Amino acid sequence: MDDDGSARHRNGTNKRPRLEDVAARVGLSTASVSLVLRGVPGPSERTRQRVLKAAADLGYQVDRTASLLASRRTRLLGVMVDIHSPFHAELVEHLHTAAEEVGYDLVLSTLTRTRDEHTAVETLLAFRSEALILLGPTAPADTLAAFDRKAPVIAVGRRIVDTGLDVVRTADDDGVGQIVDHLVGLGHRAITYVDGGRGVIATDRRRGYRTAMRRHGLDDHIRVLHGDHTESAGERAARHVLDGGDLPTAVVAFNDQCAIGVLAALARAGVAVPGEVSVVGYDDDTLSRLSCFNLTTVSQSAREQARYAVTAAVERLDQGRTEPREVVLTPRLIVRGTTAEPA
Amino acid sequence: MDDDGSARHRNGTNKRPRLEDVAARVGLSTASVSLVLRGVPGPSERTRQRVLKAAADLGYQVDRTASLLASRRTRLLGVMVDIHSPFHAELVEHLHTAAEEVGYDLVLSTLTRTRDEHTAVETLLAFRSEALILLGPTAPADTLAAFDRKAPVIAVGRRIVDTGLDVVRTADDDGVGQIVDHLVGLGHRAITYVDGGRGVIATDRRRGYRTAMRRHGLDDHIRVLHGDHTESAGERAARHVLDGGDLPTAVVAFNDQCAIGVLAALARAGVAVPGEVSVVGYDDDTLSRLSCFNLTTVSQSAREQARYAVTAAVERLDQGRTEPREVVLTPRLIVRGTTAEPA
DNA sequence: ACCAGGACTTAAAGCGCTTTAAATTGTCCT
DNA sequence: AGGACAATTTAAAGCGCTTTAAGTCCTGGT
Repeated sequence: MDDDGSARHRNGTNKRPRLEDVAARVGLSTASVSLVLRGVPGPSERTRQRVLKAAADLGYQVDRTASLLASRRTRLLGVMVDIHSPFHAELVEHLHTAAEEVGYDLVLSTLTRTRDEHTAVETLLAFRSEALILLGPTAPADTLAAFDRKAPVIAVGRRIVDTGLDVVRTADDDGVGQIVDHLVGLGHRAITYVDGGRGVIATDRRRGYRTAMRRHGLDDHIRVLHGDHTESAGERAARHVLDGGDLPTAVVAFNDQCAIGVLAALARAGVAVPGEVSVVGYDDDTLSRLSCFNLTTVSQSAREQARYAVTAAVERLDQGRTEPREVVLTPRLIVRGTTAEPA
Repeated sequence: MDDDGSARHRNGTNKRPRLEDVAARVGLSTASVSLVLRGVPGPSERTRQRVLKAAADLGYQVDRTASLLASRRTRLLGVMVDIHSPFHAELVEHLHTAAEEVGYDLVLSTLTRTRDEHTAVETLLAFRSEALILLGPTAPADTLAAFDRKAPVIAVGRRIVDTGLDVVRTADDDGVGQIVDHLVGLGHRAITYVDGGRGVIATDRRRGYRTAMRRHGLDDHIRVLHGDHTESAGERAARHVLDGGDLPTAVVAFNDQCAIGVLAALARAGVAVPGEVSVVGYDDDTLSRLSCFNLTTVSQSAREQARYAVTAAVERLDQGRTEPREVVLTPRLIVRGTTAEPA
């Protein structure tokens, strides 16, 4: 602590210790110190100890910008997230641990109302991300392909075909299929679906519903209500059904938010769930876990998707893979309290 | 693995273009190109145009790591966030726009189960953040003070005294006070509070409740139930009250999650809200806005907090302020559907 | 005593950009 | 034509670290 304690941070004048300072303190070259600090074999045990002590004493901390510049590699994975999405939050958490395990670091860039995907990706590239992990990208396929030209793109959570980029996602149609199977298994036949709009994901889930219904010979019961990903869409759909008078025995919603809207409308109308009508969502949102909803839903295994995304990046970066790969995981039905045998 | 062209990334394009490549293309020095690209006055209009064109043609993109290293300044604000918090998400959004306006960039570091505040801050510093904006830090005051020695720390959302660092927060006691005022105004007297545990924030809110009750001469009605920030704590507290038999006419919960637990328990017990009991939360969580809850709550004005945080950072960085500053904003009561006159 | 060979260390050349002093060019007077 | 001065442009010195070829020191064997 020979440094003046009051040498407070100020503008650029801050003198955080450099490699050179540590080197000077132990009378070695910066090269040796660098080696020790990165755990590269070579330096003797004695040197190692002295350097580590000196570094600790000085409160030395590596300057990433400098080391990234110096090493050809940055070992940085750029992640684009929608910071408002709880699901993305979960993915990021797992991405962090997965990346750490293989010696990579994450740099996050978030989407906001005023920051579109393009801006976010630019930022990621400016930090020299070696690969781009895009969570739920909505940009058109050729835009993504353009990004991929700058750094390998791994798209997570969305089906994208024929662009030569890596995709990690769950099989949405299969997920909805599992829901239908579960309901049919309980004895339901009149199973109505509340749609999720125009996106790729919504299309897959809708198809999953239709296919499963037909597989069970329930073609006549197929009924898709207009909707989207919001709670109010769920409410509207439910009211529509209630007004119509012919209540199905089960309602499958595009996602949990929408399902909660359905629940709210049914509750208001005095319809018992799951007594009279069973309700199922999708996403295993934190919402669905709230004990007041306790919603049966489908989980997208964030953990696994994250691991596969990191693996894909590493394969491209370290193993020279150039063939695009699509990983499609099987979602998992989570049975909670909103489904039961029909009355 | 050879590190040249082909292994780089498919599409054969060699390395990403450098400043030098742009310079070569227009027959100028890298210095001029740098000047143009950063919009520094000096270069002639003709030069400017040619450089911009060349840069565009080459798809040139500045390498942040290099420019940060070269310029003494990084103009980077490090932000520590809990990626699971919707409130933080909102803050980040506003931080982004506020920072952009003053020419700063954000680097995010997130807290996860395996990444504590220390790690997060280290990362931020390794990227050479010039200031640290910590959202809802929970580390002890002296740890934060230690961080502050490396770069100015702006703590957001938590009261911290005597550490010489900047704080931006809302007055939690005032917020709860507003709730009590609102309820008393409606005619409530038996107002019970569900506590939020041991944190600084919980302490402030509890105090706000007590003070406001006394101010209204309701000392005898002060009743604080044990609880924390979770839904289940709310449920437990509500059940406790229900079992006790003497229902208050209003329940104020530490936060929205907790309030929702209260709502759930009351609903299960067949108690009408707000008919028999009014319920209020805190945070203006997305949850509280769900139409099925439509919870009266208190908003913490994320936008303003974000702006003040950035301003504080800029003052320290660009205007040499060294005196710590505490900004305390007044929270805003948001009256929704869970409060009404007592029966 | 001498040298091969292993164990450590280090000098020095960058990484891609910013920055500043200095050089160049051009303009306009006298 | 010569020179002052402004407008442009550039050479060159870093920023703090990594990397690798080239040392320097020891061993022990002969």
